[in-house]
Amino acid sequence: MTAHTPAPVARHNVAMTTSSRRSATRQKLYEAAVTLIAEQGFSATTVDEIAERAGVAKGTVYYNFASKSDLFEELLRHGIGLLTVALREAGEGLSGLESLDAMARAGLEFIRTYPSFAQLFVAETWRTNRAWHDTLRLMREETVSVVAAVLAEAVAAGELPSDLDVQLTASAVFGMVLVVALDWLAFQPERSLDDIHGGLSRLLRARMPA
Amino acid sequence: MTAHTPAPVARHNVAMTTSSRRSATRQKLYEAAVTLIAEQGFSATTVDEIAERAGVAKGTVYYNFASKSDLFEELLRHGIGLLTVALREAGEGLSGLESLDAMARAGLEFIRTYPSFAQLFVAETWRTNRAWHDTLRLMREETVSVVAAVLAEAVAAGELPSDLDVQLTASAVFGMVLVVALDWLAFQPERSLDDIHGGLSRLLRARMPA
DNA sequence: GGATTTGAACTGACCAGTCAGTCTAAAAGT
DNA sequence: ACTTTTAGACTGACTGGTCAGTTCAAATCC
Repeated sequence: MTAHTPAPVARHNVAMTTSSRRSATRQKLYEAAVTLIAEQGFSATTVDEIAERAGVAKGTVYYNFASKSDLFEELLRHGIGLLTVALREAGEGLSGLESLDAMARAGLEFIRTYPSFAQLFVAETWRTNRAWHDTLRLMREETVSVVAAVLAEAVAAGELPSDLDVQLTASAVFGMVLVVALDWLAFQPERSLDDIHGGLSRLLRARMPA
Repeated sequence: MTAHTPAPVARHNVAMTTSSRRSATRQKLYEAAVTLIAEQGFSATTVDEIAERAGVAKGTVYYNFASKSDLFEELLRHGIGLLTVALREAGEGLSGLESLDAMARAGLEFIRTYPSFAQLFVAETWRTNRAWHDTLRLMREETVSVVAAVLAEAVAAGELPSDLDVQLTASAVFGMVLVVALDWLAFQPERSLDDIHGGLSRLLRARMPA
């Protein structure tokens, strides 16, 4: 079969009009799905609900994605991509602990902007036996490795002890920021980002003894 | 609804947790449910599966628990109870940072012993709109407050700066231990508890600047 | 002999995925 | 111009299957 696109040759491919419509629909579906799944979990969220929230017919979901799981997996990829880019950009140009600090702030900002995504991320990351599990782990490791790289740099610069367990510390920093951010939004949303970042920053800048 | 324990009065107060036969069954159901739900999530786990894994008939599940949700909620209570007790006991008799350190170790031990429970805990804690959500939050706060109490003590003893944000730091410590432990079990299970605890301990003992 | 468990059948709601058909805008035909 | 064709995007009723929860008589345990 294969569409047999009749080669719309024409002037500068106007085809864009159609595909931008499609990507707008996909975006709406991502947004609907991320909040619903964060609230209820993957299995408890029905495709009908997602479609309704997105203001779209059920069939459209299946026109745009192969399956419910596929929608979810692409959503995951999309979100983690945004996070990794944000962290990398935040750390750029700075060095060592300055960079770590900037990344922590970027992490907080990201979670504040996409709280549902963060919820969904914690909920699914350490889960085993799921179809999208490998995807998620790979992307998570990519993210943590951005932190690890900065720590390694700080060690090289003598800002941190040379025998620091970089891997473990990266996990610790990641977990710290994640849980602090989620608790912040869940329990003390009135506090400002600067406030939270200040508190976190002090912990991050602590000197390792010995 | 409300077990209405038929008070098996009998010799030496068996009144506790009804007959031991029944509580053995409940225990088996807890264990079956916790692993299945950790792997698949609550909605994706069927009662038939739980019964089968526990080596029990489906009818037995409903003889012992009012519903699937009820089983889950009691499971949650049971698990968080164990954790809180373990943390409190670990910190007892020690003071300040020593206590914090011991609690971190107890946390690691708990998660190593009940990894499924830990998975399930992270997956559900920041979730909104669930029936058992309030239960879970209350119990989580109880746990974090054990950490906060120790931090406050350390501040009072001058081991930590007096203007430390105790609440935020408690969240941070909690998240650090949680994520480090989960990553440990998921990615480097061959490392020893002492090893992991050593790495974590150094981070916890870091001195706050200023 | 009462408490507990078994096992199997049943129901009714719910839900992922399908499919035949509609709509629209733009390309092709005349 | 203006009609016809094409195809991408979308629709929603429908299907086949799944599962929580019920029921209960018979078996088993203490």
